[in-house]
Amino acid sequence: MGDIREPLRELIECGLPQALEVMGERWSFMILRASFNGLHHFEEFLSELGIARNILSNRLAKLVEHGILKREPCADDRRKIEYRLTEKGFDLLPAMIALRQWGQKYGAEFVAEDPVLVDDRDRLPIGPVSILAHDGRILTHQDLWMVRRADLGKRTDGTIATPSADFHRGDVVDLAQVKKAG
Amino acid sequence: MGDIREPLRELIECGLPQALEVMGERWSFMILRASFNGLHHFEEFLSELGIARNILSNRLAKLVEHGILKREPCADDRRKIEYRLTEKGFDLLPAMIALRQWGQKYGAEFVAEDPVLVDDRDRLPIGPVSILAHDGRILTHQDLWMVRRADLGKRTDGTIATPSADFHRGDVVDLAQVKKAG
DNA sequence: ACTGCACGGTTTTTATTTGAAACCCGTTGC
DNA sequence: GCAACGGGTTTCAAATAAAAACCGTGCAGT
Repeated sequence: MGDIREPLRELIECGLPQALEVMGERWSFMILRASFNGLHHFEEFLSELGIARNILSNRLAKLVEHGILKREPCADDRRKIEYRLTEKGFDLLPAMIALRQWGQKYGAEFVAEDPVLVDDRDRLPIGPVSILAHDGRILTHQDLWMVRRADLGKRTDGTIATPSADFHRGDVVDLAQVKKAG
Repeated sequence: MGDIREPLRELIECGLPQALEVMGERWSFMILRASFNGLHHFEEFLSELGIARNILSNRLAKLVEHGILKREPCADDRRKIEYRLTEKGFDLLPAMIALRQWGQKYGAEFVAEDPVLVDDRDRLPIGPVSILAHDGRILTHQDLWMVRRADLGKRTDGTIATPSADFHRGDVVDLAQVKKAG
């Protein structure tokens, strides 16, 4: 105790490091995607992903440990183990699809995108994963700010006209530099 | 040519691997987040993130190389370099926030979440990053399917009542096992 | 009951990545 | 001119990933 480094205290309080603890490791997202796509068995992941045996073993264990997959022996063939997504695992879908869409948008070569993600209802491709306001409006990075909890809802009529000018870290953080830069 | 492994051909065509090539590396997302939060200089990242010097150098170079950050010497002080997000970089926001929100939701301890992301307009916290249908409805994993490009829009009235029963990979991929499993 | 093979691992060895610390070199402020 | 700063590179040790061989159940066929 007491040896925790000062510089980290801030960034650690945001959910990202927690998420990356599991999903930041190599292969985690690929395993997740395979799982979303209907693969459930060790040997399936192995041959589909081209991952090393020991690493796959390790990752599956870690994903199970973190409650993203659940591991249960197959009823009909007790050699087989079924790895299935939990609700917590399914909750990673927006993150995974957002990443996928970004990769598609900027992928160097033409990304075939043959199996297309569609809305079950009309079988039409889904739209982009979006950041929504509390009332459902789609937000861009230009609409986003970070404020202290205490300042939630404060419209600050004109008084803090250029908050980024006198901002210092931990106070009001300028997330939309673009407003100034272009 | 010709030595590309068969098992990979499918999964590689989906944008995720492209995205992970850069963002899958350790620290990339944390650097991105710091960048979103208004840090622009080497030494700032260094002290805020607690990353090793050489790794930071390497990651920044890679992020610049991939067009996520742009690197430009500071006008007023030519020792300083400014790293700033490009449009491509900003486009990673949904992925990053989705990850962040997931980490927050399932974070072991109480995640302080003190600087809160808000909508600039009313200064109220943003909602969850969401998967939208083409018409704007919010979709859950239960609403999602993967179909071949050729089958887009086909409603398949009743004929493919249980597509997951006779699906084989590369054909119609069952993304919503949950429809059966629970 | 015996044989052979599928499944899901572990172990061992080797290559690659990461991290810590020291060094470098063009500014800059004094 | 000189110390300190900003943004690196180099060097070496430790951790992680990959490749390959091995292992222990459990089924299936005979």
